Amino acid sequence: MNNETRDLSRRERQIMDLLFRVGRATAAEVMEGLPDAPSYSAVRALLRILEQKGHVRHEEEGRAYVYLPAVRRDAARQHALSHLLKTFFDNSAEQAVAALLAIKGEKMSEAELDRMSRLIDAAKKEGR
Amino acid sequence: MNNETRDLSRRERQIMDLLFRVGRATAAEVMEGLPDAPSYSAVRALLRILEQKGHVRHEEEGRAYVYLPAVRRDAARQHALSHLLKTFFDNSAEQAVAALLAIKGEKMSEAELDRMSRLIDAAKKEGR
DNA sequence: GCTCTATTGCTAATTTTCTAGCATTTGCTA
DNA sequence: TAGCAAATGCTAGAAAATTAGCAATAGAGC
Repeated sequence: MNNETRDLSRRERQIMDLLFRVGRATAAEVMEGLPDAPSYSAVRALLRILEQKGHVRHEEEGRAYVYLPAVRRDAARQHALSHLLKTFFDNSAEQAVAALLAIKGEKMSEAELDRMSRLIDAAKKEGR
Repeated sequence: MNNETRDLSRRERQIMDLLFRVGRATAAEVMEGLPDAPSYSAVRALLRILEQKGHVRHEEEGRAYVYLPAVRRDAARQHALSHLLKTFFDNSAEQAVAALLAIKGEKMSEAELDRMSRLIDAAKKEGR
């Protein structure tokens, strides 16, 4: 199984992103969530291809297939985050946090910021 | 100009990632950096397409073209980070920091962690 | 039970992407 | 100067991606 997102085509990537975001979806739900959505049968054909490639699996609920990523979300998120750091942040976590705070900082509660501080403190203790 | 990365094809995305990572590159350098690299002329054709689409621009250095992203890196990084948060972290900065520390925390210096703490403290003050 | 809608599997056509070759030019080195 | 290598612009064809239609079936509602 090849999990490399760099090998995904345009539509494949859109679909994987959507599945990671919502967790699981029927073909109809995938179709509704796609930008410039093609037909229902086009979406199903793409899902079938993604399943053949091993990126997606399906479960049956009633007569409908519900599709979900083949890889667990937490593994995928770590992989995506690593790739982002490498591509845009010279592998620097500090730079990423700075960017994160620039985007979200104003909108975060003090409790949330405290929790983040505590995460960092915990990392300090482990690093010792 | 459409900057949406979700509209990029497989190879286009590989090239944009590479350009964001290294900042600027000749066609030969792009070719060397691509997985399963095609020929030099194939890479140039792709760069030309990316330029026509407005994702890339070139400057002339001597007789060679040096290609760079059309959008500034800090704008691109914020956009990519927002997309990552939405796709994998339910838009939660706290979750993203937790994942970041899980990946990088052990390898970070205490000074680095301190600087991150200070960034968060500064965000607290601004939020008040 | 019947009708309708939503589903599946499959396929082929169309469109887009990807690739490399050619002709020409340019710069460098011997 | 000549030769070579590296560059450009351009093009066409191969490969891959995308799309939608069809036949058949299953489930829901009346």
